[in-house]
Amino acid sequence: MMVESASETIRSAPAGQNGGVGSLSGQADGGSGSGTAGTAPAAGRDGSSRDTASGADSNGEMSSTELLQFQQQQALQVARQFLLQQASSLNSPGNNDSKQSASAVQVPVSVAMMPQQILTPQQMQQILSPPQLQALLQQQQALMLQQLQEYYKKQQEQLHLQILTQQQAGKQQPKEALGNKQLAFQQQLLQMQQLQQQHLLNLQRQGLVNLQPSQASGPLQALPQAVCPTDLPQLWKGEGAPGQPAEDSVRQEGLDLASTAATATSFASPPKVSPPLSHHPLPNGQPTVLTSRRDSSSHEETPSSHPLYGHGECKWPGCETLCEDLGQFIKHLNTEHALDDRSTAQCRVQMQVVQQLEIQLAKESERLQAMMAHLHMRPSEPKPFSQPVTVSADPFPDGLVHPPTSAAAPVTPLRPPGLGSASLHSGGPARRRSSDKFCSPISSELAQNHEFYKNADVRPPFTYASLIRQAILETPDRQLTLNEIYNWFTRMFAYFRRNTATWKNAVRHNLSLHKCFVRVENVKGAVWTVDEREYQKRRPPKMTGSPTLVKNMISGLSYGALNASYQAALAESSFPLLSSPGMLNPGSASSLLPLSQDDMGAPGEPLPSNGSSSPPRLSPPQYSHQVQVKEEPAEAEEDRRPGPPLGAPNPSTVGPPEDRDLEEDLPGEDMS
DNA sequence: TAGCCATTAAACAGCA
DNA sequence: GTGCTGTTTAATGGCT
Repeated sequence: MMVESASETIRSAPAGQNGGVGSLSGQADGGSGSGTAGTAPAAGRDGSSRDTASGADSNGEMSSTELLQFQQQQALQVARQFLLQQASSLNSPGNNDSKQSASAVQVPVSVAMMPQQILTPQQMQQILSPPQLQALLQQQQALMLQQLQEYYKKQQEQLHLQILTQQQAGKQQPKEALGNKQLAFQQQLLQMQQLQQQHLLNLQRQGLVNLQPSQASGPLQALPQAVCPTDLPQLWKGEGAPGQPAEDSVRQEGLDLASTAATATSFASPPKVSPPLSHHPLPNGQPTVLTSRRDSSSHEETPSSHPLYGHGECKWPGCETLCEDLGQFIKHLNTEHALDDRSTAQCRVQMQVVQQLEIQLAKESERLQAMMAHLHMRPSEPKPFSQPVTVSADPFPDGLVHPPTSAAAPVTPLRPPGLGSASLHSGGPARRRSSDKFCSPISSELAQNHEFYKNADVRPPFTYASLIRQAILETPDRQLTLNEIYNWFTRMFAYFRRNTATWKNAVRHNLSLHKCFVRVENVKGAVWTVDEREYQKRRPPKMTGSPTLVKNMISGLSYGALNASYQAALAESSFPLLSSPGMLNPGSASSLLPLSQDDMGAPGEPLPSNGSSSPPRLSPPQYSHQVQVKEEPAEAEEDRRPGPPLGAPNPSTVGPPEDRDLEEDLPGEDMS
């Protein structure tokens, strides 16, 4: 049962995941995002069905292997979610990496099986440090592969013994008895077939195999040796009508079965591949075969639930014969799909497929390891924060240890040990927002994955506000026109080269909505600047109303006493000074807030001080330059405190009169 | 459950 | 009239 619950949780993760990636992804991810909410429950049922399936197995040996199978499934599920998260930053249609990142065994089985603390991949990442995660993944990967191999080997041996027994018995027993035995055997074959199918489907869900008819050119085809399951239907059908020998066609495929001949010679389950799968895919991409798995064990009770029988037709690959009921189907199965050369050949093909997939799985796992190492293990690299991407702004005068930079794999270094992972801020689905705030500093992330975002059609895991700010801060004068912001988006992110209407509108919306973005006019016309103070005010929203927390955050910052997440958040906020251990002045954060290095040094800046003449929503003093505000009378002094702390640009000038963000309740006292 | 936040969509107005 | 820019509102979903 715990497996089941874990399964449900894991399977429901996509909703969150989609929420995370999808939230930013919007239309781009709409496909998966829209479906996930609805599919989550179904997926949960799916998981339970598989659970019962194993339990219903009458074969004692099978039940143990079924358990193993379950573990594999669970691991694969977690892996899938995990990889989806990874893929949120890696995935793109044109990106080879994304296709190949879908390896399954990256996820710790043990973690996946955790009974109480059901972990999402993100949570796993948060709990484990990158090295730990890496090690765990490798370990589990090896374990899983080993388990898979052992499992199939076991199955094959078992079937081998049975068929030998049956063949011997068949010589002596009357035909009727033989028929019964054969039926039972066939059902056992089907069970194994189901198990193998499970594996295959898991791989499919990983993205290793794509059964979508429209995507016939799935990743597997890229494999030199892999047998693409999408080709299997043709392969089956290519054999001609049922009953026609398949050996030839199999041989023509050039499949070398020698490696498996020892165990696969005459048995192995008949593959049940693409045809049934493509016919009845579930919303979540899982073929109905998955759900029918439970049926496979109970099809005696429920007539229409034979794994090879669905929707009134035989689902034997390439068959699709209509059968009114299960009885007729069984009859059909025994006559048309009896144990013969053809079925054997089909089994061989399927085994070959599985083998290839396993090989590919290992390969892809290795690739993923490398990718993860690249994305997560960067700390080893000297990370000068004079990042190429970051022109002048937002350098992290580091002293801070920047968290791993994978947007898709936010890491929350510190976490209360006993805390349920799910209860943490970013414990749930990797909402971009979360990663944005608590994990990866955007500039760091961008610097490290600049090329990736540039080329991969992956939505960046940052809020629009963060991106806009980053765009602005990257410019020498820290101001951009709207069009320049657009250009920055498209230049920096392949993702934003499409859906322009959506994200441009969002950009405009964000510019208008957040008062941290100040519109000013200069010679170029209207430009947008960032009011760091305002921006920072909205940064730690979680701490709103908890001045103590804010204080702690600030004071602990860079002293290692505080959650590194906050450090990351602050770093991301480009508080150079705050981020700098040496410069940090606990308790006087506000003094640091508005200024960036360059700004502080800019003498000529006509800080639109003190509101009197200060433009309304303008004035991030630090960025104001010679610009003059174009709109709104300087009416509001707001409720600012009189004394701008520490050289801080006059905060009073910052606020727009109308308060787009309503952050006035911000713990100003603490900040000043 | 309510509130907050981010995103998306849309309507509208001003301007070139 | 068209397109861009900017503002605003509403709906939605995730998170706390």
